[in-house]
Amino acid sequence: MNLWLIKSEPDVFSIHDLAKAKGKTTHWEGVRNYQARNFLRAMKRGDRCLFYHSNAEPSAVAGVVEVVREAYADPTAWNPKSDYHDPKASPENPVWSMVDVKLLEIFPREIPLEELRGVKALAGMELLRRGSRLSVHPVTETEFRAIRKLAGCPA
DNA sequence: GCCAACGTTGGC
DNA sequence: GCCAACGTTGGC
Repeated sequence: MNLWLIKSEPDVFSIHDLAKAKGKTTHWEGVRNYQARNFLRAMKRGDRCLFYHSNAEPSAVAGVVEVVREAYADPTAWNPKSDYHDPKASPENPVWSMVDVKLLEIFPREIPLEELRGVKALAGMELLRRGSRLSVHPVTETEFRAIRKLAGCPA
């Protein structure tokens, strides 16, 4: 099983929106960066992702989701009415991919970015790298465990 | 293939 | 809202 971190702006879609969604499941649509897309395509059923709230007050890791459907075409890419529309994309050439994810746990306590920066075990984490913007990226088991522990989740 | 201009992300 | 960092586009 691989571990990941995925970002969402809570004003757009938060972990609490996911909790209210049908089957607590959603399409992880709208990724429009090739490196992030390639990570989406590498995800396998059963992989787990930290759910990160970006552009938030405060920005924080909020919980964990599970991949329940592996990458397939993201139809918002060729929908001209979508915020995520990309003129390069079409049903014949989808360009962009999405996965489906299901809520596993909302942390008893969100872990703000500022706090993550102070944790030694997380010093090499992609999220904390200066200038990092990747909205989908792998995390190590050490990082994943350290964050869940900080959040007060049972091992 | 270089690189300037432009657009986006996301912390603050 | 500002702006640093980064990614993409397009002229040449």
